Order: sequence, then C-alpha cells, then structure tokens
Amino acid sequence: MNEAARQDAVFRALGNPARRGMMDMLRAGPMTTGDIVLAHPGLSRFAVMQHLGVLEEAGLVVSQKLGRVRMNFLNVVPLREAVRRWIGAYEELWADELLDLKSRLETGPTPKGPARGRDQSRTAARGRSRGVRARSSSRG
Amino acid sequence: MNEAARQDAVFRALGNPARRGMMDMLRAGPMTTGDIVLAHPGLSRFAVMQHLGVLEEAGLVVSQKLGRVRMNFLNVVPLREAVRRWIGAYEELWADELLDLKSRLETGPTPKGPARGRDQSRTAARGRSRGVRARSSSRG
DNA sequence: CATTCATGTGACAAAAATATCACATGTCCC
DNA sequence: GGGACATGTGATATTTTTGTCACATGAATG
Repeated sequence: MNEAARQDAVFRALGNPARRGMMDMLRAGPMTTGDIVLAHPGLSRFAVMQHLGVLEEAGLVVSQKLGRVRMNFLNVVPLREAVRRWIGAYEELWADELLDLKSRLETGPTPKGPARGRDQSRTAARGRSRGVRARSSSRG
Repeated sequence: MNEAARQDAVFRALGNPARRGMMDMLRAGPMTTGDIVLAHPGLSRFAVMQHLGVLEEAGLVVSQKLGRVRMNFLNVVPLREAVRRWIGAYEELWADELLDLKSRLETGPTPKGPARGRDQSRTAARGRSRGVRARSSSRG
C-alpha cells in the first residue's frame, strides 16, 4: 500500500465513530476482540470485527492471535503520518491566520468583483471568515 | 451543533477523498462553486455541490452568495479543534513511545498470558508494535 | 429585454458502508 | 476427550453515502 492509499485508508477509517471509539479504548492498552465486543453492546461481534478489520487494513491497529483470543494493539504511526502529511499542511494557516481573521471578521468580506479571476479571488481570501453567516445572507 | 456532533461531522467529512481535495484547493484561496466543478472533471456539478454541502455542514467551508456565483471559503477552525481534541490526545503517546517502540520492536511482543486481565494487558502494551506481522504468525 | 450563465432543489439511482447470521475452525479447560 | 469458549468467513440484508438529472430561480450581459 503506497502512501496516498494509506492516507486515504486512514481518513476513511477515522470517518466512523465506532472505530474512533475503539481507537480511544486501545489507546489505554491492548484489548482482545472479545473485550472490544463487550465494550460495544450496541454492535454485534461481527460488526466489531469488521470495524477492526478496517482499522487493521488502514494500519491503525495491529493484531496478534494468542491461542484462542486475538489481541489488538493500537498503532499510532499511520495516524501520525496522516496528520503530519495532510492536516499539518494547514498549521501554517491557522497559526497567524486566526489573529488576522479576528480583525477581518468585523469588516466582513470584500465582495467587490470576486468572479473576475483567480488573482482577485486571492485578494478576497482576506475575507475568509468563520463567523459570517454567509448562507443566511444569501437567503435574506 | 454541539462539540461532539461537530467533531463527528468533521471526521466524516474528511473521510471522502474528493472532499479532502476540495479543502486542499481552498487552502490556496477561495473558489466559486463553478471553479471547483471545473477542477473536478470526474464529478458532476451536483456531486460537487453535494460534497461542498457536507463540508459546509461540518463547518469546514463557509460560503457566500455573490450575485449569481457562490464563493466558498475554507474554515480551518473546526479542523483545528477536531485535531486538538481528538488526534492531539495521541501526541503524548507517540512523542516518546516511538523511541521506546523501536527498541521493543526487535524483541517482539511478550505474549505470555495476556488474556489474564487488564493489568496484564497493560504490561503487554509494551509489545505494541508497528512492524510485527501479527496476523501472518497466526496463520503460520 | 432576451439570452446566457451560475447555482439550487427535490427526486431518483447506483455504489459503498454497515450490520447480521449460519456454519465453521481452533484453543482452552475440566 | 468433550464441551465451552473465542474467533473466522462467506453470504446476505439493510442503511448510508455518493452520484445523476429534470426542472427551476435569479443574476449578468449584450
């Protein structure tokens, strides 16, 4: 599995709340599949196993058969890689952007002629805003 | 939307590669919906709009109707919050664990009696391993 | 003003994800 | 050795997600 596919698998795996919950549990220490099943009374054991399979396919969980039980270990490396290679790309944005963003928030976006080209759009990037209820204004 | 629901929405939104790609594009600057549609020749405009809807529902994108176009802005705040509240919980794990992990990797896990209880399992947590092909050993 | 452009929406279709189960294998323990 | 225990697997069902489209509204432009 190459890096792009691995990263895709990681993000897909993280997209399900039950799987995130299992990773949370495994963060505290390895667990047998049966223990994880017991900890999820809302899911059948088959569903749990399937979710663990997804996590394992993504490399986020490593398992080892020990007698008749299977022990599941959390593997934080792919998670770290995914965070670093993708989410980390946004870190330079929010380091100083949020400070700048706060001041721009009050003035609102500058919508003059934004459709005239990409360069102009980049100027309008200063209007990137968290609090502006943009959609409500379009419906108002 | 409360924090848990927001976080769930963020991770679900990130689970689709097309949506991650759109966020990547918006990182460089705001784009009209039409521009995003053109940048995704493999998707219909309806699909693009639907994906943007998911991103907007998760708070990762903020849009503003400007005349007959809609301008989409990246909003990094929910992403940062999700990373910090969830993924950040793993940072203390991989800071020193990886150094420790490297030395443990050669000795392999210590599978003696891991099913006897959670305390024992915590001991076996030392065997948490990235490189061990645990599944292949169970089939061998 | 008429036409073009850009997007919106509800309905529907297809694909993917999630969940369940009958039957099965292998290990543990009394 | 037999029964209990733990998990595995292929098949199937259900739900959710992703994708498409006919029809529509509103803004821009010549």
